[in-house]
Amino acid sequence: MTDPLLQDPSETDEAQAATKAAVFNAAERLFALHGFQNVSVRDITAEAGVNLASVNYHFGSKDALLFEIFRRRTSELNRERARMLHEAATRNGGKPTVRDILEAYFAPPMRWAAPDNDRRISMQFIIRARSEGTADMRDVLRNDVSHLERFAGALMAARPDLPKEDVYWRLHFVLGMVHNNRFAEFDRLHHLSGGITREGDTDALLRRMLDFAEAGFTA
Amino acid sequence: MTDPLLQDPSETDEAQAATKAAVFNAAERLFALHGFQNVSVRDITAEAGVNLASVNYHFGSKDALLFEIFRRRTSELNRERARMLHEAATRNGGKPTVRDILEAYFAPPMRWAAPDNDRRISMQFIIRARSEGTADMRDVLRNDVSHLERFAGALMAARPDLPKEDVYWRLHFVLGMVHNNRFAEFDRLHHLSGGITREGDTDALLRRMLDFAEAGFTA
DNA sequence: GTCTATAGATGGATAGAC
DNA sequence: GTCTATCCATCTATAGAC
Repeated sequence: MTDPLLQDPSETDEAQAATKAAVFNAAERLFALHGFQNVSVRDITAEAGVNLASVNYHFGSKDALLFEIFRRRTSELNRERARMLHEAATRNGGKPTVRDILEAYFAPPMRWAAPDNDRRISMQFIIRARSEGTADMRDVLRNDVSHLERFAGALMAARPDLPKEDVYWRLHFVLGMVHNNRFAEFDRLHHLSGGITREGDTDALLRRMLDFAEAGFTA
Repeated sequence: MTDPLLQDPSETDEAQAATKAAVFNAAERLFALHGFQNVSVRDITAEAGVNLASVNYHFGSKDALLFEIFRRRTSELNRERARMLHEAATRNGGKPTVRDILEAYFAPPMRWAAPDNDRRISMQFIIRARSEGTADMRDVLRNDVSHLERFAGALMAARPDLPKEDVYWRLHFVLGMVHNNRFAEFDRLHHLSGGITREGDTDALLRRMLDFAEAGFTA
């Protein structure tokens, strides 16, 4: 019975998958909290309670582990956005309004980042990937614009009177609004405003963002 | 004559200052191009053509050198903004319009980042400091909001009808627009738009940004 | 003051036992 | 497959010669 070959193979598989998942989650958490360069493979394996070699065995290298977390989380997030855009299109006979399109882009990351959401860590990881990411990640961010193409196309359909160049630039400004929703920036704003800005009220913030961006698009 | 004590002291001082400046400029350039963590003290001293110990001799440590570059460049940039805001106030009898206030905030970094401007490297350094900065820099960014207070106050004076909370949030959105003007984001937009967005036309981009932000403030 | 040589510490990756 | 022990590269910082 101690011969591994006689054991139920699913037990081994499960144990293996559990180790891999433990590494994945510990890495995501530590990277999100402390930054990519400030977390070592030793930190990750210690947090996950596995041995030092696990990262290389299951993922190949530290960078490959980072990249796998990045790919999974960004595709999950963009899938949510695509679904919301699709739903808005269905509601409006295939032609959603500018506000509905913007909401499909804004709402998922804000939902993830809400104080009580267990996706909050994943959101922080994605935010870090934008600025601290490896060359691999930056290449993906630069070249993989397929999810943005749907939004750009929808905006052009909603505002056929606008030159395409204008739509792209306004989309760029809107992306800046989203990317600036980092914890450090909220802290800074809180400090500047003497504490009257409450970023924890996700619904109110979403409404403010939509008001501002919609006005910019309407001009 | 070979006794250093008999030389003109200004010669020694000048040579010292030249070495320090060479280290400063080489460091700023390399950090801006390749990121803070990807540049070693060896890279800097090799680029500057000085010996390895110079960084520690003149600045104390690698982090202290980084911090000194950061402080000098951010204070120069914010001084330009403050001057533009002051000039706008003078032109309008102490009460500049929303658009003038926004222009005073937008124009200096865009001028620095223009393709033919020799401040372009400094601008890229500042942009990196926002995301890759050490704990020291992030503390400064978080707590030193004095230059933003002038802008927030001017906006409230220009729009006394708006609740202060609204002004702070809209200022936050505007800051996001500015922070998103990174080279990587321009590349991404260029790729998305099939090349019709020309970020090199600084004047046109500034006008677009002002149109969008002013509309968001007017709503 | 400048420079070389090196200390001292850290981290990614891997060989080899079990 | 798991884990320990270790290799090897890299980096900052500094001591000490000149």
